[in-house]
Amino acid sequence: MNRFGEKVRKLREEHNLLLRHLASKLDIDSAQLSKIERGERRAKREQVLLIAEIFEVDKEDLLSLWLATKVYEMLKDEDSAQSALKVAEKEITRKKKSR
Amino acid sequence: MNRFGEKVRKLREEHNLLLRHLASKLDIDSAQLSKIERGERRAKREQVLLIAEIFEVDKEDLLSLWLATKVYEMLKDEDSAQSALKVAEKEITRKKKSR
DNA sequence: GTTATTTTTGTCAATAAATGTCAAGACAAC
DNA sequence: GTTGTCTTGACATTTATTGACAAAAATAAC
Repeated sequence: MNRFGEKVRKLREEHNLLLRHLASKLDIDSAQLSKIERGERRAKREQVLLIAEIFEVDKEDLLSLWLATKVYEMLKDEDSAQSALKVAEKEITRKKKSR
Repeated sequence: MNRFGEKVRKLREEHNLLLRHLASKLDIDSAQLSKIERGERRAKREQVLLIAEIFEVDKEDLLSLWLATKVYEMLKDEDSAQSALKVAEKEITRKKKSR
C-alpha cells in the first residue's frame, strides 16, 4: 500500500510536471521524489503541505493519506495490527471528546 | 495516553518488583525503565516480548498495547487522525484478506 | 527529622534511522 | 544510437532515539 505516493504521482502527471520540476519546487533531488512516489521513502510533513499547495488540493486530505501510509507501514507485519488500531482509535476519540 | 507503560508498571507492582529488578532482567538502566513506564521513552519490540515472558502474559496482547501507543503518538496532534486511521484500517483488512 | 531506598529528571554520548545526493543504468521515443 | 526521463544502489548527511550516568526529588523506615 502506498496511497500517498500514488496520489502524488497522479497529481504530478495530471499537471504534466516531470519529476525534476516537482522535485525542484520541493527542493529535493528527483531521485528522492521518485522514491517517495513509489513508497520507497517517506515525505516529510512539510513536503506534504507544500505538495497540497502546489496542486491546490485539500491539505487535510493529503495529510490523511500520508499518515495512513505511515500507520500502515508500522503495522503491516504485525499480527496484532487490528486490535492495536482499535485501541488507538478509541484513545483518539477519547482525546477529541475531552478537549 | 500510555496504555503500554501503565500496563508494565501494573504488572511490575503486582509482582512486587522494583524498577531495578525488572530493569536488570531487561538489561537496561532503571532510569530507562522508569521513562518507558511513564511513556517518555518507547520500549523496543524485543523488550515487549521479554516483559510478556517475564510476567507470563499474552504476547499479542502486550504487543497490541505497545503498537497502539505508538500509533497514538504518531496521530495525537493531527486533525486528520481519524480519517487516517480509517484508511489504514481498510488497507490492513484488505491485506489480510489477500493473503 | 535523618537516613536509606526508590524513582524521576536532565545531560551528553553513542547508535540507529531517515533523508538527501550523486552517478550509473534501464527504458522509451525519436 | 541519441536524447530525455525515471529508477536503482551506494554512500553522505542529518535528525531522532536510546543508553549511561549523575544528581535531584520523592517515598518509606527508623
